[in-house]
Amino acid sequence: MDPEERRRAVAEAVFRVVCRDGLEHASLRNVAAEAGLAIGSVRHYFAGHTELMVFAMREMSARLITRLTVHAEHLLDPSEPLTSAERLETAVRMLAEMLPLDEERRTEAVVWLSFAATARTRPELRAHADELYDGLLALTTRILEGARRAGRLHPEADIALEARRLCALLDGLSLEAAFHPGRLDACTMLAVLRAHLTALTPSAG
Amino acid sequence: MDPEERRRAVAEAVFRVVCRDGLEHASLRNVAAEAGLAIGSVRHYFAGHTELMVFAMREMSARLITRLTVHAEHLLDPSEPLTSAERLETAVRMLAEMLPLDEERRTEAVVWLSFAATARTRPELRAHADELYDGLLALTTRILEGARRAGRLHPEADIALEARRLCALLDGLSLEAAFHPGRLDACTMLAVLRAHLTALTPSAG
DNA sequence: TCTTTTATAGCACGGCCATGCTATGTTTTA
DNA sequence: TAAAACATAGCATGGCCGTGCTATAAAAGA
Repeated sequence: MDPEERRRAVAEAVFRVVCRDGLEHASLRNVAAEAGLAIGSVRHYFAGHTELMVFAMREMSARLITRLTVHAEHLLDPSEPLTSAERLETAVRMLAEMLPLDEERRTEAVVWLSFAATARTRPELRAHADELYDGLLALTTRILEGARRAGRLHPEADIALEARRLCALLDGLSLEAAFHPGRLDACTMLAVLRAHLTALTPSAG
Repeated sequence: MDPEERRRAVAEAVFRVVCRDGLEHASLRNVAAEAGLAIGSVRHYFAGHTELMVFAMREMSARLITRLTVHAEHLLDPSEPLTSAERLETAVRMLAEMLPLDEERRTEAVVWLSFAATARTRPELRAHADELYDGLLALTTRILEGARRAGRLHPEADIALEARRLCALLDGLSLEAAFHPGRLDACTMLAVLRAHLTALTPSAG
């Protein structure tokens, strides 16, 4: 088996363990068992526990960024002009990629938040956590700037502030759906996001 | 020393350890050292590690609820009518109690989010986490209902949805300030909150 | 075919942990 | 003053952990 593929398979096992049992149980032993490998095999691909965690965190952020970028290209590509309704729908769909709307994305949100919480006191993870946060802020800023250019934003809106607000909303929805499972269904999350974006456009006022 | 006071002092030590080193380091040994006690002494007041964690989580939620309730009484007391500007200011101040605007409240946010993350996979903590979340949702709902009665809310606004949106915003701001220290200052958080509440009132449109 | 590299596996050590149990002061009560 | 209750302290056990190191098998290259 290809080494890189193997590493990714082990990272998948990390995700499953973190989601099911919590990050505190993602020991080399438990991850190896989850991956169906001996602990020695896992250590053949990763120098130690720290390297495994860093790789898994990288893998997760890469996954999120890839998904978001695909949608961002559709939304921000000026070659295919969109109607305002299409614009709103595309924006909702893109930002919804960040929300735990299905089991797969819920797992991602849980894992990501677990890593972010741990990164707070772990220097080797802090950079990645902050990086993704900055990326999210930059992305929402670009979306709002695009909306302004298309005349789909209140003229007096403060883009930097609104980007912060949109980020906080997305993070908050993810947090609640991840940490309080069952209290926030996909439908409600989408409705909240749609309401927020609609309130930002002038036609809604 | 009064037993209950001693228990609270130990809980304070838990908060310091969690904030400084992370919840995964809040062992009986580390907490005892932080509190300046022997491990046996801590165990005299708490049956075990689990009981200590549950008590600390209770203590933290009680602290948050107490602070919020004080402000809520001011805001929702119909005996002293407020001007619209006062209403907005009071609402901002009350909801700001939930935000990590200073070091004390940042500690609380960090500790609370750490507990909430852990509670996801720990039955004995889950109830407390969900309870506080429900309380926050109920509180924002009451505030929005009060605003509606005072004519300070768009008539067509969906209160249940807006309560969810406000909760998510507050949770998101707390999350970002707690997990990405230095990237979100108190001033910006307040500005975001104020912008959100202002956008909910009809005079702003 | 023989050798070298790669993959898989796991033992053994020392560290930190929770906890059962015991010991020693210290206060309160009789 | 004697005894009972409480507070403080810590030892000993057994468990999970990361990691250094070794062992065996498979594959690749000579």
